[in-house]
Amino acid sequence: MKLTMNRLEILIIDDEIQIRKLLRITLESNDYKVIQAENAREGLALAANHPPELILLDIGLPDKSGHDVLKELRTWYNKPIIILSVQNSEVDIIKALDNGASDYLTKPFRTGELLARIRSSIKRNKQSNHETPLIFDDLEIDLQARSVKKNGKFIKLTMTEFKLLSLFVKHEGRVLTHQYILKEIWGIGHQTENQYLRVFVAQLRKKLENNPNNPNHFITESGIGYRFC
Amino acid sequence: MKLTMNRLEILIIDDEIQIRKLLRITLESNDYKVIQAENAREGLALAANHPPELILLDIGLPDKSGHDVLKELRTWYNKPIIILSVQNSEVDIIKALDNGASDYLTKPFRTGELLARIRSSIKRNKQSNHETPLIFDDLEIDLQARSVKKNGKFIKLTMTEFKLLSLFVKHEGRVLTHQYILKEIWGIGHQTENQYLRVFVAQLRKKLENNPNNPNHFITESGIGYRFC
DNA sequence: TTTCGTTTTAAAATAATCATTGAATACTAA
DNA sequence: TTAGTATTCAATGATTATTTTAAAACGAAA
Repeated sequence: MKLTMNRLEILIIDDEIQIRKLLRITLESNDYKVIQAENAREGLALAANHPPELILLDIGLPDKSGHDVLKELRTWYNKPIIILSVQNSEVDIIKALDNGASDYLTKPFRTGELLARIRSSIKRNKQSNHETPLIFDDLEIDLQARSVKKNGKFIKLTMTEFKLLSLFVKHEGRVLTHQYILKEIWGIGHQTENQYLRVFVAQLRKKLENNPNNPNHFITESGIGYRFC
Repeated sequence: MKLTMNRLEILIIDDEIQIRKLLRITLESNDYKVIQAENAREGLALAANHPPELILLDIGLPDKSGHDVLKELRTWYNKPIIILSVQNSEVDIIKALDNGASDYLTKPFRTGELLARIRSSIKRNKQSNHETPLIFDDLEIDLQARSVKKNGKFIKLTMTEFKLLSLFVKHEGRVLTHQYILKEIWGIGHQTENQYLRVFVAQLRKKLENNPNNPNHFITESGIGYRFC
């Protein structure tokens, strides 16, 4: 029971029940804690509510392409995501890796290899992530835990607000153009809707600035975009 | 425009000359710089003398097992090492990954996939990627981040001010004629409106010079144009 | 010194962009 | 379904940037 506390949590997003079962048995017998989702919506919600140490993501989900799920996760989640797929096409593999997948395994996979790749991914992620939480004066931001504190008090952010904040934090000190931000948060095709951005920046300021009228962290660069410091 | 200086270096350790050739052509045509070794001893020496951004390591080397090379490298080298091998046995894969390989590909591999895995590994490894800003005495200018500091403090520049500063910085030390600057910033057809230029140079001086009346960086070349030092 | 072309400085008018608000719509969880 | 929340959208005034105008200062040459 004591051991349960230390178990690393892995989220499985896959619609095939047999695969989920196999994975769960394999992982649990190797001391991981397993949570599961059988479609994209459920998977994204689970990941957001309780971010796991690693995600195993199937590409062929019923409600949404795994590629899209991957992209969406990567707007804020930076722990390993390993893709599992029956697809062995090069295009798919390249797409997934370029979208931020940590690894790509084709089904059927060998469980020993999967476990080794899981270990490897987690280890490498540990090495490169010794920087949480981030602190900016009165703000304390933990992207992995998806939590934000202002003067020690938790602040509730909506999905979009958090994505936006993540983007800012990841590019601290740099000016991000409206175009870029809109593309990253709202996707291609919304690059002219500066108004959305203004509304959400206003909301972040209201929640996170001590004096929203005279912002300290969310600096507007008129005619260009915004910068976070 | 890709500069040779920026090319990432990849070390290939493989005894098969055909593979080396194929890899070299593939990698070089994708803007990597390639160095090669045909056995373990040579590979270790090369890696030590001139640490590359990534290592492609064959498991079946003539003088030493690739597994041992991997272990040895990992005692000090913490950039990505991707294993290439004709061996597709699970034991080998697990061993390599547990010894710190970033990835494992079996020969024959698909070049597109290899390139994607290289990109992915390098991206994940990059955590401390500080791009150095340009420094001119008390000014610190980062064109990429679009940020300017004077004596360590952020200075806000408008669009036009920044464009003008960029132009100056890109041609540091050279005299730029009014005509040229006007064409670059305001476009063709505004080449007679010297007044715009005067106003904006004045603004840059006010914001960036310690003593705007006696400018240090923005030098006027009367009758010709301006020069930035 | 005076003159002339140029540059600096200041301040206005104009144009563009931004913040704020609230209502309409979409979404989510009970 | 309904209540509650999140997002989109449009209208408004406020702010900021750019252009334009004008006057003062400068420096070289007569």
